[in-house]
Amino acid sequence: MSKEALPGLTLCNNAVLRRATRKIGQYYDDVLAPSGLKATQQGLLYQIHIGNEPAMGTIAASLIMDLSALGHTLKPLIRDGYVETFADPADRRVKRVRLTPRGLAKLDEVMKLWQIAQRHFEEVVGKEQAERLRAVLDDITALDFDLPPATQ
Amino acid sequence: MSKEALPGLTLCNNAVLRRATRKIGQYYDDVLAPSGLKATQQGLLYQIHIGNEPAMGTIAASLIMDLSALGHTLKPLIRDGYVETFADPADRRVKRVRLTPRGLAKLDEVMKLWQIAQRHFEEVVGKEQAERLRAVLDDITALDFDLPPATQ
DNA sequence: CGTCGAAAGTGGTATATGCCACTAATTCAG
DNA sequence: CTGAATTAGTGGCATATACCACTTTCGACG
Repeated sequence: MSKEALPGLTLCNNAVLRRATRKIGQYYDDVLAPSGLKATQQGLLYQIHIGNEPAMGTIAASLIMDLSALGHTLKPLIRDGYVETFADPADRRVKRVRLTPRGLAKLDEVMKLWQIAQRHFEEVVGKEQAERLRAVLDDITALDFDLPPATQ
Repeated sequence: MSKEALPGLTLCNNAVLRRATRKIGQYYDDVLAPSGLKATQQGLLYQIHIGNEPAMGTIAASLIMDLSALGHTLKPLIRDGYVETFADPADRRVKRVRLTPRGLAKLDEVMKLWQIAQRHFEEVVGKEQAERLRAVLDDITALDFDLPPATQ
C-alpha cells in the first residue's frame, strides 16, 4: 500500500496549508540563509520598509498576526540593530517601527536573495500557477469565517 | 492611499502562504478550542491514528516536518497521555508511535469539531474552490525545489 | 475636570518548527 | 569479524505565533 492510500492527509484544508507552508518556507529559508535572515524576518523588514514608520498594530493587522507575536518576532531584529521603535508623539500608546540604516542595507542584501528564490519558485511552479495560488490565498485570507457556524 | 496600494504584500509566495496559514489556522484552532487541542495536534493525532504504529521518521516525512520538530510537538501529547512510543523490536533505532485509549477517545471528540470547522470552511470558501486549493497546494508541495537555482 | 471603558503594547507561558551536535543502533566494506 | 559510514532520534537553542493578564494612554461623558 502506497502512502497515497492514506486518507485525510489531503482532506484538511488547514493541514494541507500548513504542510505546504513548511515545505515552501524551508525552500525560501534555504535560499535566504546566506543573509542570516529567515524568510519571516525578510518579510517583516520589507513590511516595515514599505510602511510609513508603521505602528505595531498596523503591521500586525497587515500580516494577520497577533500583536504580541509581532512584538516577540521583532525582538531579534531590534537586538541585531536592523529595526528601531519609537513612541508616536501624538499618541504615546502607539509604538512605531522603522528600519535603521543597517536594517535598510540588510534588506537590500536579502531582497536580492529573495528575488532568486522567487524567480526559481515561479520557474518550477509556473508563473501562472503561482499567481493563481497567491490570488486564491489572498481571497480566502480576506474572507470572514465567523467563529462556530454550528458548534451546537 | 488604501492598504491595497502597498506592493509586495501579495507578491511573495511564501509570505502569502504564511499569512493564509495564520488566518486559517486561527479559524480551525478556534473551532477546535473546546477540545483543548490545537489544529496541529488534531492533525498529528489523526496522522498517528491512520498510520500503522508509524515510526517517527515516517510521520515526519508524511508531514514534511523536521524530525526533531516532530519530537518536540509530540511531547505535550505524550505528557497528556494521548500518545505513547515504543522501540521497534526489529530495529531499536526506530521509535514507533501510537494512540493510547485516552488518545483515541480524544481524537473522536476533536474530529467532530474538525468536521464542523471543515464543513463551514467549505461553505464559506466553496467546496470546489477548497478542493482546488488543496490540489494545488499538494502539487506544489510535491515539487522539488533544488536549493539555489543560481545563488551565484 | 474626574472617572470609566476602550485601545495599544508588554511579559509570561505554551506550542510549533528548524538546525546542529551528539548518541545509539545498523549496515557494509574489507 | 571489525571499523567506517549511515540511519533514527534526542536535547539544546532560537525563532514563530498565540492567548491572557496587566499597565499605560486616550477619549468620551457627566
